[in-house]
Amino acid sequence: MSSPRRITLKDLAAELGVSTASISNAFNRPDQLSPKLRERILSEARRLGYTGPDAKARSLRTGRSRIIAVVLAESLTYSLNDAVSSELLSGIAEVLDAHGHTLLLLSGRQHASQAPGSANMADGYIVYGLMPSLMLLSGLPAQSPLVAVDFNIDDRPTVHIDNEPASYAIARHALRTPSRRPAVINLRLTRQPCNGRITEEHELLSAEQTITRSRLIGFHRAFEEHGIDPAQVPMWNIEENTFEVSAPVIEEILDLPEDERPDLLLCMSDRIALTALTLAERRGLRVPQDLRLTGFDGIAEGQYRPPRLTTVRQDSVEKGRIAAKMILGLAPRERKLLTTELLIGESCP
Amino acid sequence: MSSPRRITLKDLAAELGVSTASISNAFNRPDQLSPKLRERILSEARRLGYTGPDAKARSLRTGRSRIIAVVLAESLTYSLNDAVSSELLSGIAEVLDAHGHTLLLLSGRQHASQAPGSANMADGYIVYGLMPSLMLLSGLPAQSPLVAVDFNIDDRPTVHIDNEPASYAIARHALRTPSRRPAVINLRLTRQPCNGRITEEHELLSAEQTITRSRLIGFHRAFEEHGIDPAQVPMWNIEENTFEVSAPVIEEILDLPEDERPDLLLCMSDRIALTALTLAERRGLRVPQDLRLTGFDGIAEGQYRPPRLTTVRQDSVEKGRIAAKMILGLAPRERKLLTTELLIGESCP
DNA sequence: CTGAAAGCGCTTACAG
DNA sequence: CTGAAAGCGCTTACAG
Repeated sequence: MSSPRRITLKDLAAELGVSTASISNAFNRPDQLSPKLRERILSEARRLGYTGPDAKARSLRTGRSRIIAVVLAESLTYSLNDAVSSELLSGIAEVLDAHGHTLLLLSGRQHASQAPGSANMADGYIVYGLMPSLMLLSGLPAQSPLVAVDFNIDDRPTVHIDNEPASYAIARHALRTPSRRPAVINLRLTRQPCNGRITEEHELLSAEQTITRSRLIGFHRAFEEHGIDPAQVPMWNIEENTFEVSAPVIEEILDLPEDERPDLLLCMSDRIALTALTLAERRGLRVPQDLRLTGFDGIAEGQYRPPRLTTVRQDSVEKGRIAAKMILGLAPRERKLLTTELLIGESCP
Repeated sequence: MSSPRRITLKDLAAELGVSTASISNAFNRPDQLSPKLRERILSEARRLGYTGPDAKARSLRTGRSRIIAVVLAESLTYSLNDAVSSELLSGIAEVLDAHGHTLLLLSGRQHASQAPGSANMADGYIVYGLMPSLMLLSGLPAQSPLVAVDFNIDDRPTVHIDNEPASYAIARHALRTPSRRPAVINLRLTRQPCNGRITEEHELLSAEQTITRSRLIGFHRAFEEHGIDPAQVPMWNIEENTFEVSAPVIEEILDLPEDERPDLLLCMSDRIALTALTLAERRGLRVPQDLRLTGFDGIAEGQYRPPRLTTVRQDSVEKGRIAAKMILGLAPRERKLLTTELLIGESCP
């Protein structure tokens, strides 16, 4: 209550009449001093309210902070509420936790404009999501380990899933039941923001820049195999993977006259597919009789209630675990590709 | 590529023939040097690959890290995937972001056993959830600001919602339609873990220790008003607010013979109510005709598809925002009470 | 507007 | 097993 300032390791050493090295060793290297001395130090420390070496000083001295930063392309708000990215984060957190590290969340968006922040305190960086600005990356200490998840960045280590084959597989499954008017709902596929129908005007991002493009390529391969010209398949784009942002686009699709309205919607995410499901049901459309739907991700919410989504299940938790292990040097720093699983629900039997 | 080590502020000063103070000022206090010199420093820094002052050194020197830690009672994995706590986190993140701070996630569980970690690096602590061990709290620097959310800790500032009146209100609404066999599904209410029916053997936590108890008190008040003896209302308890953990308990309830099976379930969370909804529908029970359900929280998932949950909506995002503002000194450090809203859905009209 | 110097609190070879 | 001493990279009064 009345302590004028926090007690330091040096104060404690003076108080006990031992060297600062012994205090430090008592907390960090028990084998470097006698158990008796260590016990005395620890109990005196408790008594005097010294809770251990200051992390700020230690990190400066040792050069390591035991903090790993996750740089999120989306806002923190979005990332924390989205099922897929929060699973990624929990996989990361699980591994960091188990190895005495903690997780610092950085938003890619805020980052660029930021005054010098705490970003360069981290021992390593996991960068998640599409197209982080180069500014952002150049702001990070060049020599720190960095792992990219779901996109490529130079020749850095990455963790990916098999987007193209997985999308091919789900589209092939869907097209086994003939579809007269298939359509695709993309996610962040266009260079310029577009929350609506994609036209020839729109420039699409490359497969290097976004996983969505790889997924579209898989869909197209399946279309061609079934004698459908991909260029004739209408496409829409969604700017953010939320109910709120995707709902108006989906309403636009469902508003089409019945002979133009798609009977099969291949969606780039479960969130989009679930939004389509909700809105279709509200209008009295039956899924799958009137409209078949596929998703991507395999989030729990899509599997709780019938009709369960036909989707591609990816293990985002494992993706996070692997990225964290790479950063900590517990897994080889390479380009890792995870496989996915086709999940067949009632939304597209 | 071949730089032997990272360039420091001192190196840069030597290179440019200016003092270290000017370099520091160029990055931190533009008004302390001429624009011309500042420009020269910044451009040389870029050229030599100096990305700005090292955060570890700065935080030691200034005593501030611009990091705020959130200490979560649950595991990080749970907290990141639960709708309510991730909303809280996003409210916190939003405010921190806007004020140049970053978010460090600490798990209360891991924390106690931890070797000296990076925990005491933070400038402040937001502690969320029930009954953190005292060990945990004593490990935090005593003089740092601390805000507790959803429980009380000594006379520290807190952010709460009006649990008792809100629960009273929803129970009163539910009991307007007569119920022959009401029941309550609690969450972490017992001192000893109990995932199943609560009997007289079980000791309940106090309202100081868990918000669940406050909610139960509200339910009981409504029961009494409707001439129902609270002691006659069967109660179950759930240990973790997830589908997996609550499902077996709910199956146990639904397995009861028809003349014992509750016709009204007052649940302590939407997650529990949604699990009950899913499992009831799987058995062909109709909600609300055969079984009425109420939740608590007002998460989005409960409102997407019919029957929407009758529930109490709490603004977890706002709770997070306020806690963050208190920590940053942008809001008075007091005991803040947020109000909630009764949401009437089809699960209990 | 600029520079010289102290010191934030610790850890770690190193010598004894 | 213990202690004296250097120094991690910065910021900030302070003097000029």
